[in-house]
Amino acid sequence: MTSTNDIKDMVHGVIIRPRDMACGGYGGGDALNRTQKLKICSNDQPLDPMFASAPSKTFLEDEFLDEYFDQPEKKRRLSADQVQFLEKSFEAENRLEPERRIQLAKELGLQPRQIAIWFQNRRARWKTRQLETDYETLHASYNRLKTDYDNLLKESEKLKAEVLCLKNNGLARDTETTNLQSCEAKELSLATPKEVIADIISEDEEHKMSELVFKNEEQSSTKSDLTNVDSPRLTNRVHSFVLESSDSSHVFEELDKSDLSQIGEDVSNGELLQTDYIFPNLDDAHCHPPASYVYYGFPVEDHAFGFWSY
DNA sequence: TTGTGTTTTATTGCCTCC
DNA sequence: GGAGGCAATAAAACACAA
Repeated sequence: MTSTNDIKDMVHGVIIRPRDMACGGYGGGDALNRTQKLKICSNDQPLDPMFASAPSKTFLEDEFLDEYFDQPEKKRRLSADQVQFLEKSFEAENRLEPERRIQLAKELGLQPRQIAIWFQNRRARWKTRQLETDYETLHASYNRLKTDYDNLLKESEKLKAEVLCLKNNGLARDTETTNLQSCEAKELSLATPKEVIADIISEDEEHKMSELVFKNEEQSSTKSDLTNVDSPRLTNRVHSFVLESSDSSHVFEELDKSDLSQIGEDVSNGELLQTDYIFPNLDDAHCHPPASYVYYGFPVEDHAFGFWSY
């Protein structure tokens, strides 16, 4: 490949810096093949016939070299008219056929090579702008999608919160209802506290039931209330617990044995609810008795059965 | 006026196509 | 192998603020 320096060497050994060369005077390699044949001339040749008829010269013509060194040409921009004409032509067709190139060159008083270069650069500019336009379009589209996504996300979170809230409320109601149903079922099936306990125990052995709700009317209520299964007031007054314990004996360490014996006696007499062991109305959501409550219970095989009182 | 950033013109080297 | 396209780049021309 012939380089710029090769050209310099070829031109009487005179160093010609690219910046000094008119019409982009540096070239080599392919450029030699092209530029060597390229007719060097002034770019600023509008539709002025004087310029249009300017003589063509090559780099290798001594006559031209003399003229070049005497009056080095500056790279000049095309005139506004030329650019406008080329722009229109480009809009019509951004590719150049050889015939069209020659035709344009004649009409504008430029070299065909210059026309080709102008189209080439113009295509490059168009490509760059197209990329920028595409980017802007995609970016705008992305922003719209992101906004939609964010809004949907917020709505989703809001709906989740609502669902959770409704779930909690529903769970509380369900628990209450379940407890009521369970309790009512027990009341229906049990004639005495003793039977209730026996029934609970038998169920627990299978299902490790951790909680059982008794209900009772007020402290003054008697087993007439207990047998009154239609009494809704019973539900919220008395709770009892069946507590799981691997070491059920541990549970009894904290019990007042006299009370326990009393409870046992009451239970055995079927008079549990007539005692002072009134069960607290525990909050449905927490099911933990206040600290002042005392647990009473007794073991049944692997389970501890007991209840809280104060 | 001058320094600096942008645009335009042109070259270079590589590639594809015929 | 020549013609032409393209990406990268050089360099001149131009725009503009300080």
